[in-house]
Amino acid sequence: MPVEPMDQNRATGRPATLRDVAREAGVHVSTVSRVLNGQASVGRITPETEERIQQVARRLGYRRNTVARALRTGRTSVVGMVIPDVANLYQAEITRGAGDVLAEMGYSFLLASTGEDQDRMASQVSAMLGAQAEGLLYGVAREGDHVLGEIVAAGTPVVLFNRSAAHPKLSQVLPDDRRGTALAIEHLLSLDHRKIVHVGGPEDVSSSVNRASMFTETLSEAGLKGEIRFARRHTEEEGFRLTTELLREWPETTAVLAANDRLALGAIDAIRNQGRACPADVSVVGFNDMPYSDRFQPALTTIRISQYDLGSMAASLLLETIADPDRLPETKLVAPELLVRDSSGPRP
Amino acid sequence: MPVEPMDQNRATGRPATLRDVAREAGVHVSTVSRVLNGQASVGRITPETEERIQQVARRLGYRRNTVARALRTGRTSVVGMVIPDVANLYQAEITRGAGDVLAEMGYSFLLASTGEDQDRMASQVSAMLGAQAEGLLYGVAREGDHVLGEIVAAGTPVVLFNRSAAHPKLSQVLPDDRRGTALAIEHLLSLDHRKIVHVGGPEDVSSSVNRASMFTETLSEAGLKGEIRFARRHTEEEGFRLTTELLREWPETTAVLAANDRLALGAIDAIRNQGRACPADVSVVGFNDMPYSDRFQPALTTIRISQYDLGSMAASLLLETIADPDRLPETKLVAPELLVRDSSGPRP
DNA sequence: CTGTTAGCGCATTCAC
DNA sequence: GTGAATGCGCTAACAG
Repeated sequence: MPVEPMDQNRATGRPATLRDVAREAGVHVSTVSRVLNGQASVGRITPETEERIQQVARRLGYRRNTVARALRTGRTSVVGMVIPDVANLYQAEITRGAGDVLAEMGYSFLLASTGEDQDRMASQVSAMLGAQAEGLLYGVAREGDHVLGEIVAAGTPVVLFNRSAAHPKLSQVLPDDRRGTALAIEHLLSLDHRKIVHVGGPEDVSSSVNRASMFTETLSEAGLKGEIRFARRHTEEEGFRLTTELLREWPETTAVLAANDRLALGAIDAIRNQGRACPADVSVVGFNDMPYSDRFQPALTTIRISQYDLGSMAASLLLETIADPDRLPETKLVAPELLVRDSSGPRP
Repeated sequence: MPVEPMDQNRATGRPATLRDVAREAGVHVSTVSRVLNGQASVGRITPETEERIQQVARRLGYRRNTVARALRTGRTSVVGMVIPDVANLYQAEITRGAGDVLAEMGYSFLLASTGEDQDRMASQVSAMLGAQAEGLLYGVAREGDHVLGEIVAAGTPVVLFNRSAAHPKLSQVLPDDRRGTALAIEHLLSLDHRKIVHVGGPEDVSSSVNRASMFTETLSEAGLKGEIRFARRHTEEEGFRLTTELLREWPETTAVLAANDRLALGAIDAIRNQGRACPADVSVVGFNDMPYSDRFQPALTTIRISQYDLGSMAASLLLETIADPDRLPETKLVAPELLVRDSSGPRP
């Protein structure tokens, strides 16, 4: 008779349940439950019984059915995470940070990467709520977002990350856009640039708005006027298109601040496409320091936001909120850092 | 009295259940269940009753509890996906491909990105099995992998992707390593290179082994002998370290084939670090065409594997296997393509 | 020290 | 055309 572990109940061919273990061990189901949940001491189970149960469980390859447990306890140990695009370097790094914290705390996570498709996002979020996710990490907030309202109405804890929404009751983890933008502009001013333009992100995304308004403010304090164009998406193509337009309209431009690194890459393409050089003729500063931005040609001067930290902070905040739903909402800012590399230089 | 939708049962403050809807609508729970599952016609419910139930459900903000449903039906509509690192460009793109297919088919997915930590991986996989994931996408197979055995023993359908394992009963979606390597070597031979070295990936990963053995075979057919070093991980640092060693030992080397693009980046660093130029003195060919490899300096010549396709094929295969557990296992190869860019050139 | 009981929310078979 | 009854697998309150 084989005594090696096996995951299948021999009679039914299905996974072993508590009842199977109980029957084999000659005890009641609840006794097995207690032992397997480490409550043997609470239930004052004899060491012999405990040992026997453990052995039977191992022999039958028992594995707790967390679906059944969740139905009973109301806790799933699952959270949902919603991002625009896993394949985006910046977001992937955030996901890694969040995933590490969640795994550490015994949580699994459902990932939805929905692009900019609102319907698809709504249905995936709905699936997460239906799956009784204990909380949501929400990285796709936009102005006029209606999905967010649904989450809040469902009473599910949520932490916004990366992008904010005007909702005072929610915790958020965001890049410090104002400070970051100031760092970038100060850098360009110190290089004696006088005509600086901005390639902004989508206008309904909080970071884009914050970076753009700070861009204008900081320049006007220096007595300068900045020009801005807003992209429809955070892509290289959009960066190319807008920079081309800006350089046509203001040929005296010697510096471009982009709202993120992908837009910055497109800006560099556009500069070259017009027969100018970066940074010799036009400097470019990006935002985020996404992976490999030091390896592009030229290496990108950028405002670094620790994406890993952003993700792990958001996850921690969510877990705290789950543990204590009365916790006051909090907004945490991730400090930016200026990284001077090769795409920025003195005014020609 | 408010009639707008709300997700909370007013009495308990908890989400509305079938029972709440049934009570409000003055019908039995099972009737509601039938209507909300589109079985109204099967149960021959009157249109009036159906309409009333639908309205009440909407008014109470009813949302199906998929945990309870899963316990009852045995189907969770969840699959698990295990990858070494979300923040790796190559894997993120695979994840996107898989995620799109899964979302399309109404599945959610639990993501585990576990690094190379076997214990952490084992516990996350165990959590997925406990959560009754209907199937697993497994991208971390290694020689001597013990977690895989556990999955198979649990009877959970699994599709290996990217990395293979010697397990005849499993479906897999893999890059065509042999064909890809042949393409790379043919390219280098056509450029008249005679001394070619290979920076291999970890030796317990199938792709590394396949690429390395094909490297040796193809070269020996041309009457040449290739030299190989195996990395411990797929990182730039390892590429740098091994290339440095290889160039020291065989200074006559004029071409490096790397087992992936990250190793190739490290190789280029090493070449420069020795005062040589790429591709003028030493050519480099990578593998995968990870995002942005066309933007590095120099733009990387590489063997492109469609990562998105690989992910979506794996997901499709998994869903087919879930639908039909008796489906015969199948191995699908993703066709490679040579992309000649700037990191390879004629022998100096 | 352990067993009994009840029920989480849902789908489904059977009954009328 | 609809209701009643059952149980998925588990935990927890209570009983003894």
